[in-house]
Amino acid sequence: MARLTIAKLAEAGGVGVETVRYYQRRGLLDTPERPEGAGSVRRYDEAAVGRLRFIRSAQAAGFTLEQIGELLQLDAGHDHQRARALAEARIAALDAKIAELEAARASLRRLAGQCAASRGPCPILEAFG
Amino acid sequence: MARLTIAKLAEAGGVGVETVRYYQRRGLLDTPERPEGAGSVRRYDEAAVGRLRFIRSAQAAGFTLEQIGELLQLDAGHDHQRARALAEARIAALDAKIAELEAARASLRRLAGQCAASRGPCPILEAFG
DNA sequence: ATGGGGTCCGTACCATGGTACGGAGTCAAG
DNA sequence: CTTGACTCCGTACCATGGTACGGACCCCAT
Repeated sequence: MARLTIAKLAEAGGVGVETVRYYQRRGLLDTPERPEGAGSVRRYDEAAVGRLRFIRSAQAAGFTLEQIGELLQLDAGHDHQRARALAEARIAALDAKIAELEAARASLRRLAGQCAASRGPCPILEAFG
Repeated sequence: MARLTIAKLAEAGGVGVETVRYYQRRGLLDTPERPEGAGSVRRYDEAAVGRLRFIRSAQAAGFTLEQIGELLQLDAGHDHQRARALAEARIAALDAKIAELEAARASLRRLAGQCAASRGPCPILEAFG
């Protein structure tokens, strides 16, 4: 069990040290006790790396930090139902967002084509009226 | 040429009054002169509605307000090339974002399926380790 | 044992896109 | 001509997800 410093933990998770501290403040990562004996430096183990990576993955899936906080709570409670509901809700949101971006993309693609062909006023600029 | 008050303009554009003022502060919409004679209220015409809708459309296409500011500048300068370059760049960014969201979606969909089937630890929560 | 880098912690600041508030002035209907 | 709604303007505040800073402390190698 590696006894990582915060800098190593951050590196393993692909984030900055300040980000780790921020996640701690947000309650997403716990802050380990300082080792026994007067004053020392906090150490992190592989489980912390796991939680950090979990946060990054969930973030990539579009969960907000607040929602990720809930997912981390569920992890303790083994609440399948709720986790699944959150996943389904996220999928629906993702579908909506994807559709929106595809519509915007199609629109822009069409306009860019017209722009190349036209020699009057720019259709891109006209279209968004 | 309708002589709209700011509230009517905002309504026509589907935004709040404060948002219109915010766009004015950002330089995206100009602030008309107050009518002649001492003290009055500013009035807006259809062109303002058009610009407001332009902003909303461009925003839906994922442009930031700053980029929209540039697009509005181009509108004056008739700079096709630049407008087209901005559109192409945005399409590329949209493609990247869409791919990312689709990957996240596929991953979540798979996990949600496993979650429904499993009775051990929740795969959704496990997977993001 | 000393110097340079890392840690700790609080607090402040950043970008983005708004939203809210307060007080003074203005407009329009009754 | 009053009253209630709306406008104007500056300034402050909000959420989100960080990033930066400064002083004190700690730890390890030389």
